[in-house]
Amino acid sequence: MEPIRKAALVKATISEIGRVGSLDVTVTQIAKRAGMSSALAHHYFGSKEEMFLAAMRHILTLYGAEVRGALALAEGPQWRVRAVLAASFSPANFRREAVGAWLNFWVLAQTVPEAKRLLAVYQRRLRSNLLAGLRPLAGARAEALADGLGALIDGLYLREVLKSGPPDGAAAVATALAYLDAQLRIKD
Amino acid sequence: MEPIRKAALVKATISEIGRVGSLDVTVTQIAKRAGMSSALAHHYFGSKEEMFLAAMRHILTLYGAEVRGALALAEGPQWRVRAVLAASFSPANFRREAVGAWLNFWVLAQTVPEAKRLLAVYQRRLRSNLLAGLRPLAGARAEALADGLGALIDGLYLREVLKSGPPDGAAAVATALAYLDAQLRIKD
DNA sequence: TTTTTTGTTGATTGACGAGTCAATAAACTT
DNA sequence: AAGTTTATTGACTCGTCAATCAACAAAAAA
Repeated sequence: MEPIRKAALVKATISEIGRVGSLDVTVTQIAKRAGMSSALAHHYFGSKEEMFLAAMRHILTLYGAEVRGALALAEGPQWRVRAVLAASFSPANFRREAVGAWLNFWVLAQTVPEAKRLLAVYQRRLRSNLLAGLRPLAGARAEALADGLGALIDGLYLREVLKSGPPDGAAAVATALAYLDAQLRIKD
Repeated sequence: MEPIRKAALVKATISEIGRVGSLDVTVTQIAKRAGMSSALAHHYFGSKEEMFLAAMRHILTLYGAEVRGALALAEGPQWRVRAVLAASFSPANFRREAVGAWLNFWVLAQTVPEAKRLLAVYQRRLRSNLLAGLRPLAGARAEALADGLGALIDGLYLREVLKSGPPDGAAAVATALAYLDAQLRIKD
C-alpha cells in the first residue's frame, strides 16, 4: 500500500497546489483528493513539508526523464539544444498545474534548504545539458549563452503563470529558438 | 498620521516578505516592524490583503519612476532600450528584498485578481517601453523581440532568488544586452 | 490459531493568527 | 469648555490547521 498511497499523495499535492495557486493547501485537502484521511497522509509522510518535497522531486524526475528521452533521439549539437527546449515546453511540463506548482516551489526554496538544493540540481542539469549542445556551436561563448537561455526558459514559465487561455508551448519554443538562432549567427 | 503610518506599514510589509521569503507573514510581525500594534495596522488597511496590494503598488511605482527617469535621459532608440534594462537591474530594484517580494507577488497574482491586474499593468508598460525603442531598430520583429526580452528580464529576476551572494545587476544587464545585440545584428 | 505487523481513521490537542471591540487618550472644532 | 473626530492599544473571539493518539480492522507471520 505504501508506494500506492505515497504516489497518490504526491499527485494530489501537485494538483492542489496548482488549483489553489499557492502553498496554502491543507493536508486535509490533499488527503481528501488522494482519497484518504489526513491522518494517513501524516502517517506516510510525517509532515506536510515532506509532501511538498516529494512532489517537487516528482516533477523534477518527470522533467528529467522527458529531457533524457528527447536527448536520446537528438542527432548533433543543434538538435540537442532543441531537444531540451522541446522537453521544457512539452504539454506534460508546460501545463498550468505544473507551472503553478513550479512557481510555488521557487517560493519554497527561499525558506526550505532541501527545496533550494533540488532547484539548484535542476538548474545545474539544465545548464550542463544546454552546454553540451552549445559548446560545439558557440565555443567560448557557450557558457554565457547557456545562462541566458536558462534564464529565458524560466522567464517564459513565469509569464505562463499570468497568462489566461491555454498554454502555448510552441510559442515559447519559438521565442527561445529566436534567441538561440540570433546568437548562433554571430561568428567569433 | 495616516499617510505616515501607511507608508511605514508598506515598507515593513516588503521587508518582512523579503525576510521570511513568503507571504506567510503575520500582521503582528509587520506591525511590530513598523512600530505599532497589529490593531492599528488593521485600522488603516482593513485587511492583510490590502497591505500586500499596497506594497505591490509601491514597488511598481518605484520601478516605474526609475524607468521614467532613465528614459528621460536616453537619446535615441538604442539608448531607450538600454535605459529600461539599466533601471530594471538597478541596485534599488534588483536587491534581494525587492526580488523576493516580487516573486511572492507573482504567487499572489494567481489568486488575487487585483494583484494579477497590477502585474499585467507592469508587463504592458514594460512591453510598450521596450517596443518604443525597438521598433525603429528592428521593425516588424520588434514585437517578438520585446516579448523575448521581457521574459528574459523576468527570468533573470527569478534566478536571482536562488543565488547566494550579493546581487549582480551588471551581469544581468550584460546577459540581456547580449540577447539584444545578437538580435539587432540580423537585418530583415 | 495466536501474534505481529501494516493499514486506517475519528477525535483531540495545542498553537497560532486575522480581524473586532471597547476603552483611553490626544488633537482639533465650534 | 464641551463636543467631535482621530490615534492607539490590550484583550478577546472565532476559526483553522498540523500533528498526535487511541482504537479498530485486516493481512501476514509464527
